[in-house]
Amino acid sequence: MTSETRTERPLSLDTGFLLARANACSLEATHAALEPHGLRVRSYSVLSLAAAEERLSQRDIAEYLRLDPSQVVALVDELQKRQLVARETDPHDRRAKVVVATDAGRQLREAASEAVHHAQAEMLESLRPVERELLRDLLERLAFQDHA
Amino acid sequence: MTSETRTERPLSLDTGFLLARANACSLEATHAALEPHGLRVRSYSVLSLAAAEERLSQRDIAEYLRLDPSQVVALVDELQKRQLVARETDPHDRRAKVVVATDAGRQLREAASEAVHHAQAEMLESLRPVERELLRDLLERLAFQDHA
DNA sequence: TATTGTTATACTCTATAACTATA
DNA sequence: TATAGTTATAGAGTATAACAATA
Repeated sequence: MTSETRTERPLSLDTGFLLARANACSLEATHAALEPHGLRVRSYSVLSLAAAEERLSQRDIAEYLRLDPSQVVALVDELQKRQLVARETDPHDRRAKVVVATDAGRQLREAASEAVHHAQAEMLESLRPVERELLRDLLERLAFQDHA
Repeated sequence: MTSETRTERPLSLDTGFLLARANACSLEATHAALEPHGLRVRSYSVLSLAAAEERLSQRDIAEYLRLDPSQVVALVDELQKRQLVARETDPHDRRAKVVVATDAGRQLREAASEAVHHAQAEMLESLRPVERELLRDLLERLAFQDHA
């Protein structure tokens, strides 16, 4: 056990670093896919949640996307200006505003989603199908941990 | 095959979204771990590469971290001001500047690395050891693809 | 008193173009 | 002419605090 035995731990073995780099690759591809649709990753995410059936409030959306509620305001503002989503006051809690996609919003989201998944399929094509599902499963467990 | 057969594809099944969310969790934990050491994720990454044996130039570092070369300038400036790294002109190409860690830089990197890996072990503790290695392997293949 | 959405502000990160020195 | 580093600048993303309406 000499003093040279210490672990060197290069960045390339660091899961956090790999996560960041893989995410950067993914973001780049996704932004390129969304650009023709006039969306960015964040506005696409908000639009997607607005098009879901759950009738999420801005607070819900903020938590789900790990954004500050004040950031969601600006994103919803922009989508609303483009008539892709609407704000509806929740009758059960009149403080909360449910964000719902309009028909135009749903249509755009559908087309954008197609483009996004095409880009991601390309990014993932070096993995075998089983590995893709495994990766998704592992990431989901990591991304939706309680403690974080 | 009715019109209702279309795939809904919620965000929660989107690998890109999960990658982004998991990365956000990781970044948060890593920043918290680095804060006592006076480093951010990006400066830590640059310092780590400067402490490696490869004698990387700023251009190499930019490519590895997927940063613009101009961003690396600012990061190295700051680390150099704190005497954690030094710029050395590459004798083989006098345009290039190799970034090397000082002794103080190496010491700081070692301590910071300890903190980072502790934080990440915590984040990954819900995965079994085999799954952690599998995740790292999959991410590495994704992060260091040629096409991107 | 606590929470939702909002506004305002400042800070970090990212992207781009132009310049210099070397090749 | 092409590349490494630098500078400057603008835009996107992030974090914080304070406030009004509602619970």
